[in-house]
Order: sequence, then C-alpha cells, then structure tokens
Amino acid sequence: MSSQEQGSGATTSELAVRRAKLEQWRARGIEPYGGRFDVTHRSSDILRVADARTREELEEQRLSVKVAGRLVARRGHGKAGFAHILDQDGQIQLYAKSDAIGQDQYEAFELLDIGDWIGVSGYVFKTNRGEVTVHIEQLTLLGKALQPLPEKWHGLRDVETRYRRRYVDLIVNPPVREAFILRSKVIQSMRRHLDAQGFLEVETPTLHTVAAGAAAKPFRTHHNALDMPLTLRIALELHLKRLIVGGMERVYEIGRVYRNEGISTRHNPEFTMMELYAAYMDFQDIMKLTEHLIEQIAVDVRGGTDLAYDGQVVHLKTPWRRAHMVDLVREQTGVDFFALQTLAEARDAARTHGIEVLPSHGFGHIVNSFFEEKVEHTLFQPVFVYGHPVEISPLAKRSVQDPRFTDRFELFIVGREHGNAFSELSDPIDQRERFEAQLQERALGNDEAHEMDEDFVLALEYGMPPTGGLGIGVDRLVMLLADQPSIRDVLLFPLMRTQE
RNA sequence: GAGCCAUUAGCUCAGUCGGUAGAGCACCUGACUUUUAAUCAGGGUGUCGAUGGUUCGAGUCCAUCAUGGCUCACCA
Repeated sequence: MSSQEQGSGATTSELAVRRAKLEQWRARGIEPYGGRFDVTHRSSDILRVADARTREELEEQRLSVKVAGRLVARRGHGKAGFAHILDQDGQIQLYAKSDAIGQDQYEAFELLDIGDWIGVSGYVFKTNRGEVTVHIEQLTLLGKALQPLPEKWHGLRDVETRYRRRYVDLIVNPPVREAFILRSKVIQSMRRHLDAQGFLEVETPTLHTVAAGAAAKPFRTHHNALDMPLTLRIALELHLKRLIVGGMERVYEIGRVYRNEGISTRHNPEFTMMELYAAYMDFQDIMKLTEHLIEQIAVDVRGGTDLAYDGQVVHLKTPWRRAHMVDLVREQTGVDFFALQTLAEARDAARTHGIEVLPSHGFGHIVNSFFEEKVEHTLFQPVFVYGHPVEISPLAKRSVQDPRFTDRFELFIVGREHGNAFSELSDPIDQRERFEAQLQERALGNDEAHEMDEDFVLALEYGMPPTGGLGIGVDRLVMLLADQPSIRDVLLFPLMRTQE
C-alpha cells in the first residue's frame, strides 16, 4: 500500500481500478473534476411534474430537464442501462440507450462508478413499470469518486464510521439526512416565531474573559497579541442581559456554547443554545412563551403535538403542567422541604433517603439533589418545574413567598431538561452577593461554580428593567422532535477522539 | 474515571471443539436495448483493531493497549 492510500477505506485493487478510470476519462478528453453545470430541476421537481402526467402525455411533451447528483445504482442491459442518482431531495432514475446517445456517450455511461457525480440533460418519460425516468441525451462527469460507497441494502451501520465519515452516512442513510433537515427546520421555525414576537436576533462574543452564566467547566485558551487568557463561552446569558440594560428590550441568540465536561448520549462538549431575554416579563410569562414556542415548532416540523419518542407518546399540546420543585420532591419521597427549616434537618432527610451531601452543600443543594435523584427521570410528559433553591440559581430573582427559592423554572420532557428560565435578578447588590457565594463554593472545591463578572454587576448598577429570560438546549429539542436517542445523531460532526 | 460489550473483505455479517478464513452486496471479466436489491456465467480482492503471551498450531484462549457503543459517574 502506498503512503497516499494509507487509511483509505477500500482495498488497493478497488482504488487502483478507480484511479485507472480517472486516467481513462482524461484519455477521452474529459476532466474528471468538472466545472459548473446548469441544473434546471431537482429530482423532486421532476417527480412532481411527471406524476401529474400520463405516459402518453410525457411522450408527447418530451419535457427537457437538466439534473445532477451522485450515481448510487446502475443496472446494465447490454447496449442500454438504468441508473439512479441521488440529489439533496432524493433519487431519480436515469436511462441510457446506445442508439439514442451514441457509442461514445454510452461508453462514458459504462465507465461511471457508483459514487461519481454526474449531470445529465434529457427528457422525462415513464417506464413500463411506471417509474419516472430521465432519458439521457447528454451525460457530463462532474466529479470522480475514488472511494466505493457502502452497500446499497444495509447502508453504513458501523456507528464509529458513521460519525467519523458523516458525509458517507448522509449519502447512504436517508433517515440521517432527514434528521438533519429536520434540525434545520426546527431552527428556522424557532427564528420565525421569535422574530414574529418582536425579538431581535443578536450575536455576542464566544471568547470570554470570565466564565459565567452557567455552572460548568470552561475551555481555556489564550490571545497572543494581547497576551490575555480567554475562555470559550459556557452560556450566552450575561452578554444578552447587558443588551437588556442597553435598552434592547427583546433579544435572542442561537449559538454554540462550550463546556469542558463529559461526553454522553445527552452531552457534547460544544452544543447549541437558544437564549432569549424579554424586558417587563417574569418567569410565568416565559413559561407561556416557552410552551407556545415549542408547540408551534412541533406543529411546523412534525405537523402535530403528539410525538412518538422512544416508543412512547409525548403530548406537547399546551398548556403544560406546572409544579413546584419542593412539591414534586414531596410527591416522590414524602419529604416536605417547605416544612424543614434548618440545614441539619435537610441533612437528616438526605441521609434517610440515601442522598449524598457534599461539604459545600447548603439547604438548597440538598433540595436539588433530591429532585435530581428522585424526580427528574420520572418527568416524561412536559412539565415546568419551578421554584429552584437560591443557592443553585445565582442569576435568578428570589421568590417573594419564600426567599430560599427563586422565580425560576426548568422544562422537563422525556426525563430530560430542555429549558431553563427565570425572572432575572436585577438587583446589583444581591447579584454581587450571589457571585461571592459562588466564589465561596469554588473555594470549597466546586470548580463549576460561577466566576465573578464585575462588568456584569456594573451593568446592573446602571439599572436593568424586570426581565424574563430563557435558555433552550437546541440539540435536545431536535432529539425530541426527531425521535433520536443520542445527541450525536443530531450533531453533524460530534466530537470524536483522534485516531492514531 | 468505572463496568459490560464490540472490532474479521470496500459495506453488512458468518466463522462450531484451537487446525492457516467464508457468504451476500460492491468490485473485475463476459452475455443481455424498459430494469427495480435486474438477471445469467466466471473471478475472493483480507495486517481477522494493535502488541505480547500460552500452544506443535491462535480469528478463536490469556494479558496489555487502541478505538467505538451502552450503562454508571460527571454534566442544573
């Protein structure tokens, strides 16, 4: 094996055959990596036009088309042959006949390999069996494939190869292509509905000097010219709220965030968040906004609100259930944290129920641990869980009823968190204290506690209107709507360890 | 980070008790002018993930490593 063939997929001989064909094309005076091609129809356009006509009508009209795509199947019959090409919309059959296109063009047709990009011009007809087919009049090689494609029947199953060579996965596994088209539609729909409500889409920095806005370990990097440490953002939150201070009353951003943490079926180091902030709203308003947004997206991309997920049915018809975190914990465990007043009581309850308590854990952390351990996985149908403890919510406004808790909610669907929202903390003095409490946690060993963001506190000192904010994990929403069990199935290029 | 599982032809997979590797598709040669996973005749193209070990002999047994998957941990 020569060095340039190292690591390639195919056997030396199959590669050699295709390389030889490359030279045969050149010998015919044809450059195998061609130039532009005027496409008049996608495969779906041809099917739509032809389906509306009978065989006889098509024969009379001789509708001319130019279509391009990747050769994915071919069946030769001596001096004639059929083929299928795949374009972004799907497949269309081609028919080549030596009598009609001449010996030279027919030899070219026979020289093609599965995987080659071609353009054809011809006319549309229906075969004896009724399949809409383009009768080739002119064949153009647009791009030679040197690697063979996986098998037509079983496709590509090997999960590792599917992720590492997503381009092959997209070619041979149609449901994969559909899932990513759906992803695009989800984001499109999200934008449309937010834009319609007067939200302004903005872009904020991904290189941050302070890793705040979420509890997560950041990626660290460095700017050479300024000789300055930087982190990749772990959230969009604090910059978007600065814009609220600046008087941009409704803003949102759909963007990548980065967290230097474990990888699982629900976590990738980089993922897509949508965060929005709306002046004069509170977390109750955001609940309504959230459920309607997701309901509308589901209708847009799935045509309804009852969705199959993992063999069960999720009902996304609004309104959704609202439940206080403490009430849910009481339902599942009988422990009523409204009634417990001291940290000691909470620790006792945790010991009784086998909940681990770390030294840095306060009352609120214990409530949260109960929720995560005992409740979270039970929440299959959509539910807004509200009233998170203040200790785990350093950016949320305290609840007027009980200042140990906040006006915050998380949205759970299929046992997973899909969104996080609150009435934003706008009191700069309280905000500074919350950051300081986070720094103390950090000192006690929680390296995911927030860092102090002095400039953000300064912004709040200029005055922020009452504001409701929301973050939605876009990847998880796509997983839900596409009925995919792993985040890697909705990320085109999930992070993989490098080989060798 | 831990446990379990997987890794054999380009792809999808067999491979029994340890005896020097097989099928289908793809590919190659030939036949065939409306096929549909086209068909017919012929051809096996391989560092059995890697490295050690046990053995007369290892795809198979053992150890280590690599990569991946799942579960757990982590991750609001």
